Amino acid sequence: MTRALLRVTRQQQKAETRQKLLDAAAGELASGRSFDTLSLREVAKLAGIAPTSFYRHFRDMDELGLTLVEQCGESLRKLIDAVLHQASEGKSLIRASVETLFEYFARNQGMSRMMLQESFSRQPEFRRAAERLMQTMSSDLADYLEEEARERGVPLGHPRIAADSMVAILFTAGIALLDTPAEEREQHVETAIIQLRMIMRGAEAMGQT
Amino acid sequence: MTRALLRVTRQQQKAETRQKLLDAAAGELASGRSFDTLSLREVAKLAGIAPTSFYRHFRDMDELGLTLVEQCGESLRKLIDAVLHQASEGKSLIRASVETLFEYFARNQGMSRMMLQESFSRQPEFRRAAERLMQTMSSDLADYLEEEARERGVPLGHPRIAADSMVAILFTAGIALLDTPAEEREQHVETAIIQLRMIMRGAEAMGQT
DNA sequence: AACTTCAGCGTACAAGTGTACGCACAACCG
DNA sequence: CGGTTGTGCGTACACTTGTACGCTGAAGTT
Repeated sequence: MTRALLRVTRQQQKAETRQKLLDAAAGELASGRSFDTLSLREVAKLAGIAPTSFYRHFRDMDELGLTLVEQCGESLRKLIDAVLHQASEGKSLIRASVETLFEYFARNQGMSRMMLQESFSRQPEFRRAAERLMQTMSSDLADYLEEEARERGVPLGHPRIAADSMVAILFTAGIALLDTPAEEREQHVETAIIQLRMIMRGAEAMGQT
Repeated sequence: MTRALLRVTRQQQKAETRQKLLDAAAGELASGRSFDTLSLREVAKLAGIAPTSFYRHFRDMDELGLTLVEQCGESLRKLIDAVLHQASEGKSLIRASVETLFEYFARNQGMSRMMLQESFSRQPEFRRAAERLMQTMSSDLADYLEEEARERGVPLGHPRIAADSMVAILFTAGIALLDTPAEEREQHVETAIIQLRMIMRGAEAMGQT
């Protein structure tokens, strides 16, 4: 057994090169490559290791991809959780969500691209992971909306469906954002906010009748 | 010069094998493959021609892909146009649009998958084509909504943004639909309809204030 | 009937792919 | 300290990939 307090150099080293592989892949994705044009050898080379060493970390590229998706999903879940349950500090919830999310997308282009584009394609495993994220987000959002609506005394019609729409809009706009020059992004943010508000108003209207 | 009335066997033949190539690719896409895992050789083999004969029809796979996207875009544009400007015959416009569009997606899985998934990824050319389609659809829809709202005397807030949302929802739901067992599709259709109605109500509400 | 055009084929090759296998050598443990 | 463990490497192999080149034979033209 190793003493936890000292440098656990062995696994630490391993974790490091593992991360190098993930970073290498994410880097390529960030610059617009699609995941399935990435080869094992290429990623290994970018990470600075021999092709065959790749197997010490992942069974194949798909496992690496899945890790990327899950890693991104995890971060996003936490992010949304924070936005929803922390005080929105003056800003409207919608504005805070959009700005936070979009900033994350922009900052983690590699993983985001992976998450966003692969969520609409490829083999089941990838999609499942992405779908799970969207559902979690949607569900959390719906819970929040319902509660908040109850507090305000404004009943919502189909809150879960409204949340689904919102998540869909957020993701669609998120993708578009990645291919937008930085100076036009502000515009996209404002548009997305209007879109979400519109859905909100619609849900309220449907709660009335 | 050839007389138009007789069999123009030469170009006709060519057009036929060209279509075989497109069909072969579309077939693979329909069964869930992603476009950039398709190789020229593979498609050629599926089409029943020699790899090198591929070049008689397309410069490379990307050109074939682009053709596929454009072909699909064309059909979709016409489809939407028909739905919008033809009498909706008793059905609500929203219901008619969703049902028509989703039926098309289901019937042309190959091209649709291509269109939908590649619209969120890959190199510029593909995205441009997909984007153009979405914009056209959105713009047409917005025109229609505005006119219809004027007739009803119910002003819409941000009609173009509303239309964007609707198209985004339609596409997102469309993709999800392709990976849904047939018996659950009805449910998706109904959900999508509610989503669109909700946006509509929201736009109306925003037109009031 | 003689000539031109060109879709499709086969061969060939260089480059890139995933991965099996075995070695080296540092980290680790007793 | 000696023995074990396991990350990383190099070599090797069997494929697959895109594509250059030149031929064939039928379709089309004159």
